[in-house]
Amino acid sequence: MMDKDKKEFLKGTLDMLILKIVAFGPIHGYAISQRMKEISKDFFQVHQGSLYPALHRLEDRGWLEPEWKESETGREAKFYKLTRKGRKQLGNEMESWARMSDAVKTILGAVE
Amino acid sequence: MMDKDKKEFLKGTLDMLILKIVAFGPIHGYAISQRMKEISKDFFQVHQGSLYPALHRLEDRGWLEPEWKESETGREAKFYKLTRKGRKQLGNEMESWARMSDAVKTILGAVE
DNA sequence: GGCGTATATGTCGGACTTCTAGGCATTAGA
DNA sequence: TCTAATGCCTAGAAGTCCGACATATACGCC
Repeated sequence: MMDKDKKEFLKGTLDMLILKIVAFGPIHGYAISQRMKEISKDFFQVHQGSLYPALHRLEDRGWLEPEWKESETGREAKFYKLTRKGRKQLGNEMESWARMSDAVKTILGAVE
Repeated sequence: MMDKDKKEFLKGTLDMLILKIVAFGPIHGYAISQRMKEISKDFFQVHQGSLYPALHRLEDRGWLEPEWKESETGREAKFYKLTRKGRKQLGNEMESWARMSDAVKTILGAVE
């Protein structure tokens, strides 16, 4: 039945958040989910079933570029970096998010 | 292929926004979409294929209660009003939205 | 009378996103 | 040895939103 209150999250912002985190520098998928959880103080929990499809989606659209490298722990991992197109896309999405959250704020704050 | 840039909208906030608008007082579906467009200064355009299913969904969950009445124009229309459960739900969703948009702001604002 | 536009409700199918639940493999530590 | 953490992945189900379509009434205009 899905508990909408407890798990109320990403709602279409996942791609933007991933792009933003990758914008800090090349990073692999597993680390992205940790970073996101960490920065958001445990609010955003990206599950692997959402994360990896999202990464492939972003790669398909030409916003991320993967490269296999050795991770901090000495194991092989797929590091993603932002492409030029990806940087532009991130800008668009952030702009879009700003306008969208403003609009929501306006409606929620509206009185009678 | 869907142009995500031009059409970037409700992202899971539709239910909350509808509840909030109905919270102002009984109102029918068609008027809800107009109100939303108006208050948000044309940002949110709820399409009929989203609006009516959403209203039925909210009714099914016991958050809205419908009543057929005559509209301002003299025609029959289905006026919705917020139930007690609906008011509580709205509170939860607003709280949830606040925390979610804070978390997004934190990530977007994070530096290196 | 006939026509177009705004009002008003609705359904259907498709595209898309996220989650749950699983699988596979390696490494570090108890 | 066995468990947890790291690291990648997919398949299927559920849910949301949109575009397109269908229906009907009221009103103004020609």
